Amino acid sequence: MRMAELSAQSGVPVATVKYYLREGLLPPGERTSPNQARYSPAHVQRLRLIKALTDVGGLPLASVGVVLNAIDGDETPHRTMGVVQEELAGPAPKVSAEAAECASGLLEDVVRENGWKWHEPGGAVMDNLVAALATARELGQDKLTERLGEYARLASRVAEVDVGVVAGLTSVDKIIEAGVVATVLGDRIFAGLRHLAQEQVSREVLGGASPKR
Amino acid sequence: MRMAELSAQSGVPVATVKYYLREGLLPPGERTSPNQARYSPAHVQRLRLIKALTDVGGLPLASVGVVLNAIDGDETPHRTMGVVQEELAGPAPKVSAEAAECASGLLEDVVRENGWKWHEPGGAVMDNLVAALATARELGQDKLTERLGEYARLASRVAEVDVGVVAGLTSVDKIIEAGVVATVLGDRIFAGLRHLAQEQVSREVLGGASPKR
DNA sequence: CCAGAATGGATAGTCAAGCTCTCCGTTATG
DNA sequence: CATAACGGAGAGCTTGACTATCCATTCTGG
Repeated sequence: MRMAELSAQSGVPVATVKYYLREGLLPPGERTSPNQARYSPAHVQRLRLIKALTDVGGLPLASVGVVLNAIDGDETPHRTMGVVQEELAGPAPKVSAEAAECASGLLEDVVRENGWKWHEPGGAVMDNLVAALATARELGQDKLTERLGEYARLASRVAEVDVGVVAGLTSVDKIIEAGVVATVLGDRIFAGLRHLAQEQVSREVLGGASPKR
Repeated sequence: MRMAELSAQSGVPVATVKYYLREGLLPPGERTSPNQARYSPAHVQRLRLIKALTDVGGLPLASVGVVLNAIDGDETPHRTMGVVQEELAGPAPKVSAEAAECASGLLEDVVRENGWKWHEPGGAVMDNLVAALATARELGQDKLTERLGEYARLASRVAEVDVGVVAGLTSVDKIIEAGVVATVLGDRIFAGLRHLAQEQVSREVLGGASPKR
């Protein structure tokens, strides 16, 4: 297929497809003559993936590029997923050293209790988590950090379900793609479900609570 | 205190504090003379909250403004939390009508099973969830949507813990603030924990899996 | 076969968000 | 009273993600 159809099938405007080509997010089509190219269904799929990562996952295009390179690279699935997690987490906001220290301690306990591997700070996932916990304390919400253990237990359970999503796939490529999608969309889906559930319990617990004034 | 100290205590540059004042995110200080003002610890707290919502929660400043207005407004806590959820979800990406229809059906079952309240599409929370599910199907990842029920059960459990975080607070203001922080930071914290747990199971399940080539 | 539409490629322009910088007249302070 | 800080307002800057315009080539329908 050519540009117009690629655009139509993926729902991405022609000008934007050209932009993605320039940025190296979409591999060039196969040349049919010095200045004409032909695109494959794989290009359509790739565009759909880019849309999912940006629109639903909220990733900046630069991160999408890194993720796509990781997918196309020849690392192990485990390492590839690591890259995806780093990009999804993004750069961590910086917090005061003391608050980070304290949050780090809390986190270490939880990690040990669950038998997870302890990562020295430096990874984006870890740093973001520490920053979020430190921020909660700075705002005086210690209740939130006190429940960390309970959240961690449930996170373990969620991760077990996540494994079920990729388990049973045979090709390494399939596993990686499924893993990426599950990681990126999974966060959004779970957050949405949590919000629906919160709405429910919020109505039960403080549904009729009076306004302030 | 005056500008310089407000800036120092909150960690927000003076120019940025002025900008927030202009944008109405920060209420003006108390006038001491026609063109001098005095700020209170409440201003410091407010700035910290703004930082948390933008840096950790990833909210655009416009949404922060809406959330702050909701906090200051005199609606019930339940309604206020609804506003926060809407802003946190943000505008939903648009997906094809058929995919949305299908995702909506899946979601309806899950909502009924859990005894949640069904919201007609139109709310940002619902629309985002539908869009994420629809996107998963468009990418050919049906496994993810098949597990929706399991995720929903766990989301319920998480929401129950969330209630524990705000339960026991007496003042309505405290409940609202805690609710906002728990909603915004809670998503980030849980996502981080989930990633750590995924890392763990990923290592167990496909830790030694071979690269593609 | 040829007129007109489409293609690929490159460059420049646009738009919003979120600051950041510079002035300026006023006010506090050692 | 000299000088530093303040508040307020406007313009300017940077990044990200497109979008628009050209242009020389290539495809396509009558």
